[in-house]
Amino acid sequence: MSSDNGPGDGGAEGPPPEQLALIRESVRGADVPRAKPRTWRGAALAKDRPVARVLVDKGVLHLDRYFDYAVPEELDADAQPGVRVRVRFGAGRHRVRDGRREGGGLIDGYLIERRDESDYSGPLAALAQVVSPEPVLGEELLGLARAVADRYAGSLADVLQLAVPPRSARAEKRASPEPLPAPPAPDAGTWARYEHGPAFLAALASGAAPRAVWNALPGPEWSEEIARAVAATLASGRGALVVVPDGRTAARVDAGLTGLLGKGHHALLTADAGPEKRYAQWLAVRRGSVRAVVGTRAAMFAPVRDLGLVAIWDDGDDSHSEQHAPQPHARDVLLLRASLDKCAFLVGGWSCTVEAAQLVESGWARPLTAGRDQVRRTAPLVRTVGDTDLARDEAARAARLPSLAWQAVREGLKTGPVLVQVPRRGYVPRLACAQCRAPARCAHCAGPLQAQDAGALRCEWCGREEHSWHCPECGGFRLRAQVVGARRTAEELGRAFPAVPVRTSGREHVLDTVPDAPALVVSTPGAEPVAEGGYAAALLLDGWAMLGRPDLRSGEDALRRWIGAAALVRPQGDGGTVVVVAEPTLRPVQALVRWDPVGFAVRELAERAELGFPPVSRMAAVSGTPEAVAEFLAAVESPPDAEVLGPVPLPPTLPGRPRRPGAPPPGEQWERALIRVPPGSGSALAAALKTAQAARMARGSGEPVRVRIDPPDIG
DNA sequence: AGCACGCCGACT
DNA sequence: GTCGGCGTGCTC
Repeated sequence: MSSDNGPGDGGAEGPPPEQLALIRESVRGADVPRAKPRTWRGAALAKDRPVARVLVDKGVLHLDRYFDYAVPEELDADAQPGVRVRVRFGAGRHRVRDGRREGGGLIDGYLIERRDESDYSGPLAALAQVVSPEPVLGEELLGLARAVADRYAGSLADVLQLAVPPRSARAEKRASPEPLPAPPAPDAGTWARYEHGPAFLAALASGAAPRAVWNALPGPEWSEEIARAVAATLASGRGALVVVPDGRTAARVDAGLTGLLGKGHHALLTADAGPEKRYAQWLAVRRGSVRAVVGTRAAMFAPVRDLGLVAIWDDGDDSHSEQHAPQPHARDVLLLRASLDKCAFLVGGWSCTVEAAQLVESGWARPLTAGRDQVRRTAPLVRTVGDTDLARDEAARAARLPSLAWQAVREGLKTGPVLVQVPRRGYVPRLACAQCRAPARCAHCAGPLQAQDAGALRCEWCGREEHSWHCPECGGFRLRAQVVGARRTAEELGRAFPAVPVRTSGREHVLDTVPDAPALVVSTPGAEPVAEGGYAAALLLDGWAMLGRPDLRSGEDALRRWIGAAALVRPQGDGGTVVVVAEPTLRPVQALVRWDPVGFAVRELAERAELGFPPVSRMAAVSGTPEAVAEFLAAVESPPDAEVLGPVPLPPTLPGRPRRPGAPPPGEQWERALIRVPPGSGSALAAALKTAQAARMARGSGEPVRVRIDPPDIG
């Protein structure tokens, strides 16, 4: 991206077009002279630059290739770079009618560029239609889409489908408002609580491009702090983009911005708005009449003008991972934007992901953290209840809840609402050491172990059987499956306090806020309502369920969810208390007690580096029928340092159940292989996978293979 | 993916 | 000669 005259700009390869035509004719035999391009003769063409380079929007077939079309004179004015066009495409029934060549069906595309001549030797078809003169695909967005496609071994057309919303003629007709003048730079506000907070804001306001990993203090101030960062960027005359996990969170940042700057400076891009409104907002951004954007993951591509800052909140939330091909992650897309546009970058959250820690460790970003005294002032008191406590506690066994937890709830309800976090249904219980609860992992590749029907253990990654498992942490040799059933506990809890209202927040009904009055608020992770004066206490139940998941991220995820709930609780000084039912010796539990998510992420990063896990290594998942996967693996020219794990059978998709990306269609038996490469070989691997996939597609050889880079959910 | 092209054997 | 089988390769 730093090269002066980037690769692949087409100029350097092969002989000029006239020569190509000659070569082709001599091969075919001079006695069959090729007709002159009929469209060039038959219809009047644009006088200036009569060739349009078009990206045909047809999935994955013609990976990242452009096709040239002739520009008829009547489309000359509208056929500008970036507009949507319709063209005939396909080898279908070519006819010549009225001197025009027709064939194939009409399909959509984007006009990439106007040129003097084509390097294609055959006759060019004419553009059929300019759908609208609105230039939706600018140079920067195209560059970003191409970088994302390369990074994820996907096609440009797939990425553009994510990046450019469908057209609405009515939205295009509406005039976008005049842009407001840049606001004045805000004061530091609560950023003053962070060591380099005011300096970070000042750098944004001065037009610089600082990059930071921000560990936010608990409490509600974060949304206003993001708003200040945006305002500082606007003050420098540049635009800003903020990506958050869900609509609720977007609404909070929106409120923060409105409070600081009023309306008109920013747009809210979320799925809740209908397609037409959404496109209108997107256009207002693209046209430059709105300089700042807050939105959910689709907003990661928002065409903000003169981008000065990209920011992402809570990057560990899995809704930052796009569900459609090629499944880019918002954090990675924003990282690409920061490098391509040389703008500032901010990743923030109450917790800290391993990926964010890596940005600091590698020196790419600076930490933006508060001192320990600030943390102590804002965080609640965290207490733990482990197995040994439970065993000693008779009352606990009867009621399934330890007395420390009862006590915290009872005390809390005297002064305000109490939050009870229960795990979501539907997680798969997996195997862990019966003694210390460390997840059972393969001795060879450290993948998760699963019990087979016969009772033997098998690795889900490399397929090896494990016959002599013992726990590397404590030496134990007995396994246990993780347990379920916290919702019942919450119900019992509700019955135990009959005078207090019980409110629930979960997937179906997500509460936004609860009033500052005694109430039991039962919620699944991520759906916790904000309590207006902060919760008096929180109870985090069934830590085992969270820690027992076989995911690489189970520890990180559990900590993130606990901290996400605990950050809504009043500071320790105001009596705020959190009780977590989990073994106090476990690392995520200790990190919660000490309120040290960054230290946890840094240690986790070191461990993953040692085990060869992402994000230190890059992984790709290849899934399909056994034959298809085997064929594909044989065809990929992976970098020499690549290591193939598996393939192993994937669990079948049950009929009627939603199908996750990379999972087999119902009724089919698929396998999955993992390919991992050390740092530095990631782009080579992506390129090799893309080439192999393209070759496979072109051959049209039978069954599909799904390729996924950095899948977020590997064992 | 479609869809034409082309090279081969069996037919009016 | 000419019809039509399907294997191969292209789509501006």
